[in-house]
Amino acid sequence: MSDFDEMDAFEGASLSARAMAARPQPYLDGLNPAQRAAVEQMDGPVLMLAGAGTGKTKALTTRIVHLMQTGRARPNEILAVTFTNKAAREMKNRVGSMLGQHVEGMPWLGTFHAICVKLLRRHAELVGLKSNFTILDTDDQLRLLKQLIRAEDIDDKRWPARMLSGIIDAWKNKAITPDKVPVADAGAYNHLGPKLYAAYQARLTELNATDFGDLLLHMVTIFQNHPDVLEQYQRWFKYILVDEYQDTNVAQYLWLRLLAQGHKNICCVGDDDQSIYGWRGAEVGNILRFETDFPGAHVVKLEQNYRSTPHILAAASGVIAGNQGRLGKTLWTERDEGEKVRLIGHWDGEEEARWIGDEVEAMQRGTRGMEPVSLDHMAILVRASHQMRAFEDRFLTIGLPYRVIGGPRFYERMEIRDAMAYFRVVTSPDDDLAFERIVNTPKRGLGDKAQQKIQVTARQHGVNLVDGARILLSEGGLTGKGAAQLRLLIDGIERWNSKLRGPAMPVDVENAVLDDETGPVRQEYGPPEMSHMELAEIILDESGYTGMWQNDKTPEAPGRLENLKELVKALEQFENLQGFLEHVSLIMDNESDDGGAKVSIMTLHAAKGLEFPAVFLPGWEDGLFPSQRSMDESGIKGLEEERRLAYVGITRAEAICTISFAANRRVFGQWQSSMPSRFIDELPEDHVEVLTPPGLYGGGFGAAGMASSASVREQEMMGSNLHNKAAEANVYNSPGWRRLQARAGERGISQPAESRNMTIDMNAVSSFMMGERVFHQKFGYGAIIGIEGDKLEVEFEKAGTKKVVSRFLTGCDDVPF
DNA sequence: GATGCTGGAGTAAGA
DNA sequence: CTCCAGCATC
Repeated sequence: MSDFDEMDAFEGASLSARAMAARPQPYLDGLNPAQRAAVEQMDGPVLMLAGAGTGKTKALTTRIVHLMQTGRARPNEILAVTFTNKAAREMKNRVGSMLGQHVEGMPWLGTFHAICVKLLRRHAELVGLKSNFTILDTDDQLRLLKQLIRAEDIDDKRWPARMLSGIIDAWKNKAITPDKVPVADAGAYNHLGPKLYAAYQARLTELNATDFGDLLLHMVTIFQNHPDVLEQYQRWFKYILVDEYQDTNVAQYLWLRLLAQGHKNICCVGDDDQSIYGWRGAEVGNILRFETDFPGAHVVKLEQNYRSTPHILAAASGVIAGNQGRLGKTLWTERDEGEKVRLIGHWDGEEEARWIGDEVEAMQRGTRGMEPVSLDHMAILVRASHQMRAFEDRFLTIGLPYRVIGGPRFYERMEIRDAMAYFRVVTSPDDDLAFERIVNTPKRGLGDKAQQKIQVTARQHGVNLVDGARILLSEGGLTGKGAAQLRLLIDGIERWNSKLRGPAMPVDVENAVLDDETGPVRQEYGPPEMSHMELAEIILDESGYTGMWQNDKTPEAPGRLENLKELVKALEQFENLQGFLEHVSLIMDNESDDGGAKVSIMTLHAAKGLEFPAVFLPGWEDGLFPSQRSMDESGIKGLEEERRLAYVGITRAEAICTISFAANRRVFGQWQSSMPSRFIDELPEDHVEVLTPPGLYGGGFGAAGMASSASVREQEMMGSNLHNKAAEANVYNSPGWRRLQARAGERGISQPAESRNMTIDMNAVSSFMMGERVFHQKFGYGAIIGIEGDKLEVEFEKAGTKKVVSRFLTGCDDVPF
């Protein structure tokens, strides 16, 4: 970047901008040359190809700061999009701390969805919505689809609603509106896909609602059909930045391209090697095509890695080299060599879990002269979530603290969605789906029949369900307990709704409040009588919802009440209920940690963007990883995405990366043996150390000959017969492997596992007595009330009565916790 | 209207 | 094997 360019920019710039530009730029000092280039190349399209661990967030945030400090753009003229709220939050924080002062926030830094909501609220009428539209979650979406499917009289066994929702989502990801469904897709969902899609969209409009896909789709439609609107934003957004560009789908791409055609200052950051979301519509093609899409683009490659050791990088590079059509990067590092990637094979999945558990504990203590590693710094990354169970079981048994990342999100939990449905009904009584959700929760004696009556009445009068219910009651169409309960609910909704606002005030144009963006706003109501938190509590209490869980005796109930409390607490950060509903997903990442150090368990997908000193990658077996389904459905493309997943996994590790596989695994209750993953063959031998599995003497899995036939296999092994070809692949000719095979013969394939800790198990069984006080890692303290072999029935103080395998229990006198 | 049983399905996950 | 959803029963 030359000084001339900056001078040019000054010519037309305001005094204040020039004053800003005169500031020193210490924030540039910490950048390496590539990062610096990516920051200083401000004009025109820029593709920042940022390999794993190369400091892309640093470059991205510095670029934002630089744009502001040089006076190129004010904070509100910069559009910066991310995929996750977490990424958006981090970027916001880093920009803030880099500036070291209060910047008036960046209103256009956020996720695609958050930004689109903001835009769509302003222009909703252009797609037939009102600006207070609601956003349906997946659950609502499915219920709505089911209603439509039922109307078509379709066998929803053969044609599940999930399938239809998947099809519609895919269309929306490609920015296909109902009138533009391609002929090739006409047969989708028993030839009714297109019709139902249209019906679904129509119904959404009636409900004044959108789903997540609509947020983008509607904005693309608006931009395409209303050039004046588009132009306004093209002018406004002087600079555009996009994080994780390789994850964008067609709709997002179109949206960005339309906006970028104004100033053409778009900077996309991404890594084609980390594109792992093809199955939800991401198009790697977007990043591969960047230079064609945006002529004159500058491409900057960030290749210096600050995270991992050379061995780890080499292993990752070796694997990813198997993919075709990459943009191509070579990661390098100044770090010391460190340990080779460790590879170990196990007899079965349980042994794998046991070994990893031991290894985690060893590392925690500090082993082989190495510094102890905190549990917080270790992670187990699996391909499929069901793999987690083996680890949870094992860690529970040995009392190793762990956390599972990426379980059901807080706001997806039943009680949270129920509570929010109450808030939705109160804030917008038109929200029929929310009403359906809560009308009989808690139980009010309003079953299918009663609910149908409400539906019919509402439809006859052309009103929403709340009003429909009111009319039904006044007509006496409902009797008995149900009627009384419904009355209470309806009155409640009306009462709560009235408390949203303060008393009505005479409209007084003189006293109009001025809003910078939208002009004078008439203030029609005084301040509310109570805070929205109080109101929320009142709604939950008076509706009987809190009471429902207080009376619930299942072990989950206390937790749910706890969650509700958290929900109300979270309201504090918002001005009102409506604001909260809009942003609820933004603050609700599930994090309730008791603070102790824990080893993390998560899927490879959830691990993207994270890093850990020590990483375990279990389950590297063909069929599991790479996933058979992925290969069956998407062929070579699927396999390449799996390979990128392997790359993502390895590059999460800073110092120690341990890959493992098991010869046998229980799949849906059946024992199944499988081959080590083909990706193992692709690991460069020089950077791998093969460990000896416990119970096997000798050299283990002879790494010799690894990384040989990978590409040959790739072409011929897409089918499911791959396991027949065991002999050709190196690893399996090793003495260690043959020994494993021999052992398989001895024990009979029907029931592997068992044996090893048998003595311990026997002790455990015999050591428990009726009435004994015991402790369980998950359920807490309790007393034994039944014994059946090694399965014990325990009455837990908090968790109720449960059957538990004896080895998950400890006697309280023996082991202090 | 709640409870219990049967049968079918079973990648990954964001807003 | 395990978790749902949908259905039949009390």
